[in-house]
Amino acid sequence: MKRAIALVLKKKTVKKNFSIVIAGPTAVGKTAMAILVAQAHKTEILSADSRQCFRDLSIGVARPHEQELAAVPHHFIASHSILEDWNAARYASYGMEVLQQIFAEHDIAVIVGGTGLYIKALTEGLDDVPTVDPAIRQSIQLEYEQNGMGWLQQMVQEKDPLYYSTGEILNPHRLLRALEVVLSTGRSIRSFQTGQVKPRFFQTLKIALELPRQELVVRIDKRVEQMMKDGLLEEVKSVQVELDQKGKSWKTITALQTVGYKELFMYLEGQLSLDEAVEKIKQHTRQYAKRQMTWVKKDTAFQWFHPADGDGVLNYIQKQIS
RNA sequence: GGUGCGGUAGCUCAGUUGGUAGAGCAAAGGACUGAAAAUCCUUGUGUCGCCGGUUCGAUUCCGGCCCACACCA
Repeated sequence: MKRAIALVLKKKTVKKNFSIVIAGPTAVGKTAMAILVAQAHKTEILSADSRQCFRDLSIGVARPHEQELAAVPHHFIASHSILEDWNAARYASYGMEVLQQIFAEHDIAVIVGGTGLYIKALTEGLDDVPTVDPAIRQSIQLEYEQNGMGWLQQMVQEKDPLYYSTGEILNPHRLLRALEVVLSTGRSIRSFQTGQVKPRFFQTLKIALELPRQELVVRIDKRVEQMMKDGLLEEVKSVQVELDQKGKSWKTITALQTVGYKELFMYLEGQLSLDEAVEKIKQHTRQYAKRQMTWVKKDTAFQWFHPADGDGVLNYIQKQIS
């Protein structure tokens, strides 16, 4: 008897703190799907996109349009300056706070974005590595710029032989990180890397969107053309003006190492013709989409849908939360 | 019409003092723990422009032809 009552109650109760992740390659249609899902559940969206969070980047990062942003409350969209240093760890803690806020008023939250590492950091956590002294980081960066890879490799070999023998010694980003960690903590970065999944106060349901490759390529090409018509070049120029005023170069700003921006900066510097730059943007977007697919394909928790199959997605979510 | 330079991987080119060839980019696949739209890894058979000659053997030397570019007429 008690059991029967419990079952009835369970049917009526919707799960609490349930996050729905929507991922997939760029230009597949994530934004529209996220809005559909968020509206169906009268909730809010947390973006998991490492570039849409910047105020100065709009057209080139395919920021959702004004109407879309007005339709559903969005977080981590146009919320930060390109001069701020963002990274996956910072995103994870920022995102946790946002989710706490959303879950205070809603049972469900929608997380949408194409940055695989950000999604992973948010839903599974990163290993705890002590904060690196910014001065150490800066001096390493400077020395690397002056002395190059040979120096970097030699330093890592000397200071962190464990990483040197097990890590990617041709990958400057990884070497830089290994070196900054060992110089600030005295310990190998390997000693902090447990790879354990962190407990979270919410559950996660993963949805991936996919289109046949040819269709995606066509969509990417069209979208790049549209971005140019919408004034991407003007957007890049105005970023340039702002940087000039501050005496900074796009080359040193992480947020501007972005497809659609770096190619046009190169055009402005005379390294590419405009046509070449646009071709490169298309090409690099295709490559980016492929890398995103690699990330999503690897995570078998994702359930795959066609971007036009809104009903399928809503039904799937309904089944999972009730 | 003449002279010069060239025709090698989808593109840009390197190379073979004659033993059938290799880089970058592209493409395909993969990795990814504080730069992640970043960064890195793996994968290279292509009538070496065409036809002949010399040679055991030619993409490499010789001759002819075709094509492209530049200059001269």
